[in-house]
Amino acid sequence: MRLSTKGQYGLRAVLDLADRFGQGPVPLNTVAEREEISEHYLEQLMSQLRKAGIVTSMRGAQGGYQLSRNPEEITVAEVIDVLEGPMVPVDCLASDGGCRRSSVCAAQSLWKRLAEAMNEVLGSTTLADLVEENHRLRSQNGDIMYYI
Amino acid sequence: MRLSTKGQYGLRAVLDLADRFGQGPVPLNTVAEREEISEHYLEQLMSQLRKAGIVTSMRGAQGGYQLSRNPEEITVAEVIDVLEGPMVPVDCLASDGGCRRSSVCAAQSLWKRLAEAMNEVLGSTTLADLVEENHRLRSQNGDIMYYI
DNA sequence: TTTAATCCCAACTGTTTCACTCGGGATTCA
DNA sequence: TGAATCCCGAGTGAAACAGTTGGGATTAAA
Repeated sequence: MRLSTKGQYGLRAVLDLADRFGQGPVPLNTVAEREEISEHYLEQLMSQLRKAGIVTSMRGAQGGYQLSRNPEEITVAEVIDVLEGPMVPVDCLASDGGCRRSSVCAAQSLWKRLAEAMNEVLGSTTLADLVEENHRLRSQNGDIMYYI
Repeated sequence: MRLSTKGQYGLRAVLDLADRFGQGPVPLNTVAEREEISEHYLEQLMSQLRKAGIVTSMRGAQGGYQLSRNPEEITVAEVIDVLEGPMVPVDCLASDGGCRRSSVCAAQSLWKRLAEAMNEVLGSTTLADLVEENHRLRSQNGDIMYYI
């Protein structure tokens, strides 16, 4: 039950944009470098995020990507939903049809509770929250980043 | 971010055993039929559960599987852990090493909170809880099961 | 007006995981 | 002895994963 790299990379990328929100578009290659993600692969993820209205893009020189809204207005749940699909542990919760045993399936009620717990965390955390957390962590480390 | 069928089938199977706890071993094929799971595939899952000490097996005629402990003493978290590995959304939480950015990674602290929320649900639910829920659901439906 | 920087798009690819199936062998009860 | 059961390892087709490749379109700056 792991997130794929899509969700992980995608979140890191929008966090990178959130950290620079209001400073104009950020080209993809600088995000890719800072976050150590394959540029072409990240491009595919950003394309999905753009179609979902989370980021906007500008082509040409001096172009790049930026968040389409304030970081306070974008939840992690939104981002993950775009890249990973609905955050539910089993398919029968995602599709409306569900399975035919659902009325008598104790397992399903458990999965439902699990989904609620997950969405509580992801839906209540915004990009701004994480940027703030990031600054807190950085200042604790005296702004020294040991990794390259 | 879905559970594989291993976790889903495995939970259904042990729930089936929990429902018949104390009535002697249940042969694999009856569990497989009731739960509509490929017998040979389920065999592999039961083998893992046996090695993990969740079920015990008896060979030969009149043999089968049964829970090794009371249903009240087995949590869903245990079962899922055996079949799906640690319930954490990203690898860097599962391996002790972690990633080298962890000291300054806001995403990681989010994933940690998510893992805690998930384990809170799964770790506090026992097989007995779900069996009880099952009986409740069945009585609501007047014990009529429309599915085949 | 060219050129470099950038985004946009579709197709291809090697690896891994999934969800099984197949074909046996070992035990135990009747 | 024979049927019922568990035990085990190997094989398999399909899908997803995590990219790579190779172009094209748009825009700002020289």
